[in-house]
This record gives sequence, C-alpha cells and structure tokens, in this order.
Amino acid sequence: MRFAEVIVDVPAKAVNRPFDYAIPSALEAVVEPGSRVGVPFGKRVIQGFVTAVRDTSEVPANRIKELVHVLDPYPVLTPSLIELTEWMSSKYICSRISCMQAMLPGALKAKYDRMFAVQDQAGQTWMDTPMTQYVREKGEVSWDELHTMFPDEAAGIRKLLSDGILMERTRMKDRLQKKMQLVVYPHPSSTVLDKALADCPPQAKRQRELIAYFLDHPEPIVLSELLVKLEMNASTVKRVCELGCAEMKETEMLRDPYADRDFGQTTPLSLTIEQQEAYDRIVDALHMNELHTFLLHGVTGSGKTEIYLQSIATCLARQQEAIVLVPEISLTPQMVERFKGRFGDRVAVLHSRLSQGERYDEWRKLRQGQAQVVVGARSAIFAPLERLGLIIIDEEHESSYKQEETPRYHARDAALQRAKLEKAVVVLGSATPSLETYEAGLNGSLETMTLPNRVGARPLPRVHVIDMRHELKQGNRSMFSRPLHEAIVKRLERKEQMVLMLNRRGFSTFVMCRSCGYVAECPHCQISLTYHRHIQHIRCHYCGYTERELETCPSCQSQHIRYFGTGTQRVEEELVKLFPGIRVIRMDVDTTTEKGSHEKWLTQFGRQQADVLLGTQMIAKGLDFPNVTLVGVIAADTILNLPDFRGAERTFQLLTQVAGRAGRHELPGEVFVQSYAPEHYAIELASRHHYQPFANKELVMRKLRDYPPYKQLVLFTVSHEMANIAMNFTEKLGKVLKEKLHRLTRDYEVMGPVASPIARLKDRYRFQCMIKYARDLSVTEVIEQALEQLEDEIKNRQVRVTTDVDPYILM
DNA sequence: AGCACGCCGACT
DNA sequence: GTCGGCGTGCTC
Repeated sequence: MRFAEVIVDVPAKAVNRPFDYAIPSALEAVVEPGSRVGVPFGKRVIQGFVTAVRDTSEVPANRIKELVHVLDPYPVLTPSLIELTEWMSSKYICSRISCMQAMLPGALKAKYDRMFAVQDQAGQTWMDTPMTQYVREKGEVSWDELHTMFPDEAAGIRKLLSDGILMERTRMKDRLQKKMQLVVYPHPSSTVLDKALADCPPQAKRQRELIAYFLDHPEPIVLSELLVKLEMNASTVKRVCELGCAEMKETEMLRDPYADRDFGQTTPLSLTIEQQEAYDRIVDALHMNELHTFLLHGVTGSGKTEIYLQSIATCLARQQEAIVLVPEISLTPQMVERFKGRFGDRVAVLHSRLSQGERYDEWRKLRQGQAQVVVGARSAIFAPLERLGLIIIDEEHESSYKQEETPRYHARDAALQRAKLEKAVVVLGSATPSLETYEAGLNGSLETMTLPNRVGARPLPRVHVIDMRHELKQGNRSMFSRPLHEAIVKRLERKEQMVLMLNRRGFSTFVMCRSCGYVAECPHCQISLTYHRHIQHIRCHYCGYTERELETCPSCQSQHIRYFGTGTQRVEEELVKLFPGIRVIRMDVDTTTEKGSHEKWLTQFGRQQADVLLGTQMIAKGLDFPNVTLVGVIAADTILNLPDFRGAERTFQLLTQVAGRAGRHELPGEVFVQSYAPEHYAIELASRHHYQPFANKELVMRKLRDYPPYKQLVLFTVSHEMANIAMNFTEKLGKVLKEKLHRLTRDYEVMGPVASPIARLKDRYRFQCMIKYARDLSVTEVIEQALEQLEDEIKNRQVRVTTDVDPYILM
C-alpha cells in the first residue's frame, strides 16, 4: 500500500500541513507528487495537491481514508514548484494551498456546489411538495438552483434534510472549459480512399473533390477550416464520412490567442561588442549548470532584448527552457511580436488579458512541452517547466512584480529561489535597477554587466527640467510651462508626435506651496504628509504624526497652498482648449479596461492618427514610435511626494523610462520635465542620465533612515467595523511583536499603530503597524508565534489581519 | 473553511 | 419538553 501526502484546498492555518491518504491500487500508477486529486475531508470531497508519495504512514490505519480522484492526466506541479511553495509559505507567511493556487491557471481552481437529491423511498411520492417533486424529477439539484426556484423555502429545506427526506452532498468540479471542435480525420489508408474515389459516381463532384483532397492531405483538419478551404457544404463532408473515407470527432483544441496573427520571422541581429560580451557571460553561466545571477544594467535603447533573445536561443539549443518576465503594462503586442517572431510556436504567452480558457491552454502547452519559452507577467515565474535553464526578468525594478494579494510574493525573489532549486541562470535587466538589486551587485551576491551606450550610438535625449515655481512667478497658472507649450506648438507644425505623461498614482493628495515648492513633511520620517480632508489635518502615514491643515506656507508665508491630485482628464481638456484641432489619445485605466483597447490605441497612434499620446505611467514603457520627438512630463513631483520611502527611486525610474521614449530613431528627441522641486536629486540626476550617482546617494539615504535594502519591513494591516477595536488590536499586535522580537535581536523597530491611508474599506476601519529589522534575520517564526498568541482574540473580535512581507505599497 | 458536537435560553 | 443559538475542536 502506498500513501500520498496531500495539501488540501482549505486556506486555514489549522490545516496548513499535509494529510495522509491511502492510494487505491487502481490509481497507484497515476498518483505522483504534483498530482491534483480529490480527497474526502471531513464529510466533503475536496481538491488537494499531492506533495509526496510514500510507502508508509505514521497515521493510524483506521483513521486513513483513500483518495478518490486524480483530476488530470499529468501532475500539475513540478517537484521544484512543490518545493518552492515551502519557501514561499514560510517567507510570506501564508498557507501552502494559496501558493499552489497562485502557481496554476484559475481554470484549475475547484468549485464546490451543494447538491440535493430526494432520498429514494418508493411509495412516498404522496408526501411530495412542489419542491421535493421538482428535485425528484431532476434527480440532483444544486443549492443555487433550488434557491432560485423556491426562494422562501430555506427553512423547509433544512427540515427536509434533518428528516432524511432530502440528501445533501458537495460536488467538486473544476472551472476548466476545454474548447471542443469538430475535427475531420481522413482515413489513413490511401488504398481505401483510392477505392472510394473509384466507386464514387461521377456526378458526385464535391464528394470526389473531397476524397481527392484527403489523398493529398492526410492530416486531421478542423471541420470549419475545411469548409472554408474547399468552399464546401457540411453535408458533403458528412456523406464522405458515411462512405468510410473519414471520421468526424469532437476534439479538444488548444486555443491560440495569437492564431490569426502572422509574426514575421526575425533573425538574430549582430551584436555590438558590449552586447556580445554580456551574451558570452550568460552563455558561460548556462554551461556551468548552477545558479548564477546577473544584473544587466543597460540604458534605454541599449539592446537588452536582443541579448535576451540570443541567450534564450542558446538555452533552447541546450534542450533547456526559459522564462521571460515582463511587467504587465509592457506586455504589449510589440513585445510579444519580438519573441514570437524569433521563436514562433515555441513561445507561450501568459498575461491578464487572456480569457481563463486561453490562459489554461497556454499553460498546457508549457506543461506538455509543446512550448519551451514563456513570456509573461508576474505569475509566469511559476510556469510548469521541468528543464528550466534561464530566467529573464525585464524591467527588474518594476513594482508590478510584487503581488498585492495573498500570497504577497515578489516575482524577483521567487525567481531567485526557483533558480537556486533548478540550478538556473537569472538575468535581471533594467536601465534603472532597483536599489535592492544594485546593492546586491555592490556586495557581490550577483554579477553586474553594464551597457552604457545606445545601439547605433544614438545620443540619449536632451532633458529640460522646468521650474514650475518660476512659471507661477511669471504669471503662468496653466499646467503647461511656456517651454513645453512652445515645444508642443512646434511639433504640431512639423507634424511630429509627442507623448505626454502625468504620473497620477494612487489617490493620496499631498500638500505643497505653489510659491516656493515647500512640501509638508513629517519631522520624524522625512515622508510627505497626507491630507485628510474630512478632519482637516495632515498626517504621516508611517508614524502617525499629525498637524492641522496649513493656511499659510511655513516656509514663505504665502497662501498659495495647493492639494495636489490633477488627473489625465483635466490635461486632455486643457490640451483641446489650448491647441484647437489637436488630436489626443488618452490612455489610463479608464480607457484601457476593454480587451484589446491597449493595442487599439497604440496602433492608432503608430499610424499617426493622433498628435498626442497622453497617459499615466502605463505609457512610459516599451513604446517605440519613430515619429515621437517630444516627451513631456506634466508633474514630476507626484510620486516624490507620496508617503513612500521609495518616492525618489520611483521618480528617477519613471523619468528615465519616459525620456527613453523620445528620439529612438532618426529624429532627435527632446524631453521636458515640469517640477516644483527641480533641484531634487532624483529629478536633477535623472535629467542628466546619471544612474550611479543617484543610486549611491539614495543608498546613503536608505542606510541613514533604516530602510531597505539595509533593513527588512513587514507591514500588518488590521481591519474591523469599529475603528477603536481595529486600533486597539493593532496596538496589541505591535506590543506582542515587540516582546517577541526583543528576545531575538536588539536590531529592530516597531512602528505604529497608525490609520491606513485607506482608512476605511468595505465598511471596515483599517489600521496598520510595521516592523523593521536586520536583513539577515528571519522573523517568520516570530510573526507566526505572535499571530498564534492572538488567534483567539482575532476570532472572537472578528478582526482581520493581513501580513505583507517586503511591502511595496505601504498602505 | 465547513461541519459536528455540545451546552444554555425561548418557544410550541 | 424540544428547537436552535453559536462557542469549541477536528478534519488523514
């Protein structure tokens, strides 16, 4: 007898461990580590994942049940992915089942239905009510259906259940819908076909035509394609099938979201000396067959993608597979095209715009080895590949690699961990590496390669920083400075295009003096204060420091205090007003929700059907339009002034990215950056394309203020319907954490409690506290112990606690 | 997360 | 006396 260890589909701490099941002999051959199975758990049958198969079990035989289903023809998790869930659940303090679910397409997540049937006892139909009669006729009815048909009988149903007249069970099913199509399978023997053709009466022209076609094309073909191809009627095909020349079968098809697109085959470009050197080092590492991590630090337009492509080609030639992670927003058709163009059908693409079914099919292509390269957003790091050789993370610094729901993992960290398990090579690519990665380069835990020049020796665009305080003093109250205004007019005259960006992110407004650029900051945290309109206070979201809203500027006494929060819509209005006849495409979350709209707008802009592409930071990346000669940043300070210690880093990154959109081809580019703090080092150094001085300076600041990469953070958010309960519990949590941390180290800090920037969400008040500790420390156990100690209180008072390790959004 | 078991209050 | 509220504890 063999036994399977199974992680069950219940995301609760109490069952976050493997349960043992006996494997019935009929299933012994198909149950493997990674198999998705159905197991009896309590009185239900639920889904689970096998983590190991063993010959013995510690659990007393009388308590062991048998697993009842194996749900797929192959294990859905690879051994490495199973192991990765151990790291992930411990690092991010979440259940293993939630990690496993994050690794798989949504189609494989189980759905559970309560099903009802009438206990069959002959001769009892005389006691039927309309409801029992209905159930009896249907055999088995789901709770949803029953409830819609008989909305007032909830109590009646309960009664019937306890009387044993109705039976209830839980039905488990997955959400996958395989795409089925009618496929025509020609008879494999040409002699049979020849004979049929000879027997076919000459007047049956279409039938003869079809049989002749089968002789030339013996491969199976989708019915609808065949009909189009031969301009034929389905009845003809049916008749020919009846003659025994072919068979028609419902067949499961893999959807190909890119089926109707023709990606022109591209060939490797010749590499510059710098590119060649980087490529060579990656290839050397691939041959070593062990974990090796590179930072590929290349300015925008330095040709990083070509290095990726050729490294992947080498990886494939070694019979190994590759993962390419790209931030969701830059997973544009342009990007997909480059990979499909080089590797064709060997590429699977995974992104959020695919339907659930499409995503499942792309996933299966990888699982079944039909595709060996995956290009995808964050979760593609869990692609089910078994011979992984290379992981590429493009735009490594992007915050979209951090998942903001449980499990709150960071794809870069997951990649490093997975590469360690699979002895793979990791390439982190960026023009503006995150400080975490840059610092890792300095301390030697990864190898840095630099591409300081653009391909073709095109110069980086000239960046003008415009002091908006000065503009105001000169009497210009518009959102466009005069230099930017002039530049726009010039482009309109010359029929060149421009990209205007307003990085309006989040909703926190910040407080600034328009005369001198003073921004209200917390005296303890060096973090800009957030305006809370309803209480007319400004407040620090890190430590809770609060003061009254400002009437005059503490620095220059002027009354030009503004609460910032201009959106793209206002800019669009203004553009139309100032430049009559201007054609604007606005791209932000409001205009790009529709499937394919992203692509549509960009195509339109590429065809020069608009003068201006106006958008949020989603337009900052990856775009490459030859006719764009002007990039304007309406307000460079918005991120700088968010309550976030990464403000300077993000500002530098964004300005560098967006500047890289200009002048990528023959026409030289110009960039205008409007700011109320042009002397800020992030803005000033970005305008001169000076990454290293920026990173070094920012690292000093981080060290000084005890922030990552030198310290680690864990953010706890507590919510409850009552504000005081939420706050009191947060305080208590902070206290318990402090006690436990204190036993482990002196090098820690507990901050808060403070109200969350989203102070109330879905009728629940939210408070948070944060711990900060030495980065070589693991605090998983401390946190687990603290939460365990408070478990009763969490349950009784119905507070909800979320734990965010290495948070990106501090709210 | 469900679900059963179990111990106290308010109804036919 | 029974129905049913939700506190407690378990699920291989």
